[in-house]
Amino acid sequence: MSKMIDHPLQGFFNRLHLRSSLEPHELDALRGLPMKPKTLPVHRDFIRVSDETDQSYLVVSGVVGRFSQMRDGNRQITALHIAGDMADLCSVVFPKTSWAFQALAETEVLCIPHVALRDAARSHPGIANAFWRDCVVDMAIMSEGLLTVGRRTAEARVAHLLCEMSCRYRQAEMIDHDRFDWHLRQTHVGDVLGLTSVHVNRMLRSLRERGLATVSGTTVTIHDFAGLAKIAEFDPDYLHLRGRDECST
Amino acid sequence: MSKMIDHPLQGFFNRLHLRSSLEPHELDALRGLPMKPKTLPVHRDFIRVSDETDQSYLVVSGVVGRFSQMRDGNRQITALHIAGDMADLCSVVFPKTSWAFQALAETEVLCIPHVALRDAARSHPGIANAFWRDCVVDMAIMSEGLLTVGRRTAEARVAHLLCEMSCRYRQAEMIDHDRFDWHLRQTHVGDVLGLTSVHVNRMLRSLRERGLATVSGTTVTIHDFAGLAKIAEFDPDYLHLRGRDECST
DNA sequence: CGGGGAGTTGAGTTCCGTCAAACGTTGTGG
DNA sequence: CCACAACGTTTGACGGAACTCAACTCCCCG
Repeated sequence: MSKMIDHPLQGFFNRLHLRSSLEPHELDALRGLPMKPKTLPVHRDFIRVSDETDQSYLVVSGVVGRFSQMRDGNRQITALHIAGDMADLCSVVFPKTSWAFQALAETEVLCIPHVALRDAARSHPGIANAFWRDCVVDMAIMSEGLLTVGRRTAEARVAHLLCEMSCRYRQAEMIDHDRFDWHLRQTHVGDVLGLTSVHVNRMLRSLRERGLATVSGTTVTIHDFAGLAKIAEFDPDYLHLRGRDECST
Repeated sequence: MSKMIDHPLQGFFNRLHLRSSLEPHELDALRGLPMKPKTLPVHRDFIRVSDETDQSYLVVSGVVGRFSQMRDGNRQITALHIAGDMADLCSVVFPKTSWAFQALAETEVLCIPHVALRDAARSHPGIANAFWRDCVVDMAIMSEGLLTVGRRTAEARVAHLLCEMSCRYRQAEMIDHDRFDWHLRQTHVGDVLGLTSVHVNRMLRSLRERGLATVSGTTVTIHDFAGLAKIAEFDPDYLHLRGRDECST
């Protein structure tokens, strides 16, 4: 169920390439980027709000979440990054982040200095474009998240998240038939969806009882993608994973 | 209460320049961009979901909203663009939009072809950078919106929106002491904040009765910015309007 | 003067949050 | 190998914030 080992960067390349066309020499430039492997501490911010960062983090395995937080400790997760995603790519242009990051499970990343990324973008317009596009996809996902939290019912929110993650894991080739690894606690799911973990639990039970999906421990099984997509009003277009990477378990 | 007439682009330049440093020749390149004035139809999508666009829209006056929609007609506004903002700048890199746009009031824009923007970005790395940054600020605003909708109470949501818009209008120099033009119906406010217009109304009353702010017809008056900011837990950092553009009416 | 659209207000309902307890499961140490 | 502590999940009872529905007012414009 875990793949993506060929070249640790391969997933990221695939994703960029899927959405932008890069010249061979641009791909080479990307491959030449300096990067340092690192294992992130679980459930501890490795970037805090208002930190000045000088590197971005390419996720190799695991999950990274982007957090905003209220004073009372209530949190909102505004992005989930899985293998092949570049966490905090935006900080290349805005080193002073306005959000925090933490790993939600055992995760390994490659640290890439901003200087290198900036240089690559500066000398290869195609790369600048690809990076920019990557950010825009991030935006599209967040925008859909806003619709979810603002206008979907609790059950539809959970269903939507399962659909989205299933598509993203599929694109990363980390899905096995109808199941994939799931690293999120129910609290995290609540933090993504603007719900409490208690209510997430109830909604998961409801989805299970309707025979749509089962989330147990560390794996998700999608029994009926179409059914999930229906109650979630899920349409994968916003993920920009067009082409053969269909989304229809 | 309406300013920003010197050069219609001036507001946009200011904003870009505030956040990125542009060389004189890059500023010239921006000034040389071809642009066509246009008055947008009110309350009708001028970009629909899945449209292929070939231009972006620099707002000169009025307000433009970015919409997502559910099948039952429930809508979520995921961005508000005021004078000096470039609406749909992201579509430069992703012409097939996954959101709709409409003017929420009488608004005038300048249409700028994507080709021109793309050329400018390609030949001037500084411009590419500035555009990318602009998108990232958009993201930061949306991310804060996600926190708002996911974790703030209804009253705090309304207060937060008032704080944010007050800061943005201040930066655009379209605020007069403590009041600014307000083009949004209560339904729109609800669509931004994930509330119903009825409840928005109640919260506005509450803010009025507490002596914090008054929204009447087409103007907002902020009586007590600090008080609003307090209940909203508003911190303007995410708007990236640092420097002398303080936010403390 | 009259009609339409937005804003305002109240009454009743619902969805989701809160609180609290019980139930697994994992890991640690005796 | 068992005990138990720690943590996450599961479930129930209850309360409250926000939604729904519906009536009414206000204001603008013809």
